Amino acid sequence: MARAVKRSSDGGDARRERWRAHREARREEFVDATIRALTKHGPDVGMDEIAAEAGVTKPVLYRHFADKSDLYLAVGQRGTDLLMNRLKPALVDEGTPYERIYRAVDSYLATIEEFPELYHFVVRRSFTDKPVETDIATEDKRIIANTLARLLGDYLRAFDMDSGGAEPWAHAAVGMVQAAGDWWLERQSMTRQSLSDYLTKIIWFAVDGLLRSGGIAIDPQVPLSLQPNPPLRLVEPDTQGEDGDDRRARG
Amino acid sequence: MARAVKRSSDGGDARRERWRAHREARREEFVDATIRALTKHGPDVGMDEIAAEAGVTKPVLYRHFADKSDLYLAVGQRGTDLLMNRLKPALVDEGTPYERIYRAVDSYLATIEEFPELYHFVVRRSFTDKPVETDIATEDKRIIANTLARLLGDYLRAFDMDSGGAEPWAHAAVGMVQAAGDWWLERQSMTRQSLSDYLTKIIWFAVDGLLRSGGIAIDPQVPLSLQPNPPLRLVEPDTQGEDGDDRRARG
DNA sequence: GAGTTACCGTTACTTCCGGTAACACTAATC
DNA sequence: GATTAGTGTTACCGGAAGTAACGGTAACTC
Repeated sequence: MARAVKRSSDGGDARRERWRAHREARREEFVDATIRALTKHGPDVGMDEIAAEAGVTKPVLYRHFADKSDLYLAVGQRGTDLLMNRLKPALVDEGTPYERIYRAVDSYLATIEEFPELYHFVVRRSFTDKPVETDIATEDKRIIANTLARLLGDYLRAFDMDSGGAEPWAHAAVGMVQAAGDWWLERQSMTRQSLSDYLTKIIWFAVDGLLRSGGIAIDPQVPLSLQPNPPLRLVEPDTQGEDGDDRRARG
Repeated sequence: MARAVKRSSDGGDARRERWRAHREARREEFVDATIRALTKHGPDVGMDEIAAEAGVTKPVLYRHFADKSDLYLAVGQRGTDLLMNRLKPALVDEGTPYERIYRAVDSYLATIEEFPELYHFVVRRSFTDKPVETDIATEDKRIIANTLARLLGDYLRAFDMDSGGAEPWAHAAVGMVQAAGDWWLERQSMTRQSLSDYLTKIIWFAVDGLLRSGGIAIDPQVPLSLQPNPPLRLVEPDTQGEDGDDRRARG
């Protein structure tokens, strides 16, 4: 694949960009169809059914996705984007500690409430024969937990406390919210607000206890002034290179 | 085929019991073979390979397990038993609140540390084509969380507090430990004891905060005298009947 | 307008694997 | 010897993932 382009000065690859954008759009279109097929036929959809839902036949699907897991990953990525776009402002925006925790928790719950099929598809890994190693939900949790760990670690260090507990703490918090959300989504025996409140309290208690054990006491109702540096970001620093294309239409 | 049994008074079905025990033993033998095959061939083992590992061919396997998910469930059950047998004493035995939390958390972590392949098999649901609806890990978490919810709810009610938060709290706690354990198992960057300590602290802070917000303050280093009634048990009240065999060796 | 590129789309196939049918043998009980 | 409840085999079925091979079309270059 190395430099197979004929390099016809610069006119030749004018198409390239167009095609690339087209492929991208087509993939998204298939992801949409997959989600539709998923809600229609349940989690055991076959590739034929997905293709039919998209109005094409199987080989077309396979031109855009290497195999079923690839499609699965793309569907998961859709969910990830959805969630991250909501979680990010909740975490980075200013406010009192209590508010920030609440916003984060509640925006998560709101997201899974709004897209329950997508959520279930991602967490129960129904579908996909082989992959295993690339699990969307685990990966997402890892990303969010890392972000939280940095956030909390910065605060702990700012208070001259041992920051070693930040990482397990972050993973614990993420797992906690996920598990509680899963339970809540299944049998909605309380309002979302109540659950968000409970979870926020629990998280706050844990943070507060951690700080108190280091001799620090802060007021959950007073905004913290500490600015994490460098600024917080949710995405992994993997797909860096040149990503000037992070502007995308969002319906 | 109705009433093909000759009902030879009562001597006839003396065999029955023997066969039943035999079948039971055979199933366990196959579960062992599955676990061996699993660690040998990775999570994508085929039924042929499992059968070969057990020294037989496929149809024999299918005499004892309805399908692949059935086998999967049996393997999962093995893990569940293992875990529950360790968790139960940790939860029911006496001690200070801190001790009890610590024991429960640490015995969980010890278990997954000792059987990492089994753990991974159960949580990443690699394997199994269709089932989905019967997920071991989720079920286990539900059972443990229900037990915890009852435990905490009893305490809350004993203190005349609102016990509505017990259930989400319990699911949150379970998810927390599981997520932290998962993270720890993957990259063991701290000792088990450290993690158990951190988690115990977090859980205790959450409990303490919950109680304090209700005006109650208890000392984590002083045993609680409240005896849950009826006595705590971890298993679901499904396979009841006659279970006189709850006396079991504990290594 | 011929050639090239990079898609669109189809039908018909292969492969793999979970699961089954059919058949033969053995040990215990009555 | 009949019956029951197992042991085990080889050879097959069926469904779904994935592929081969074929033909069509729009855009751009020369």
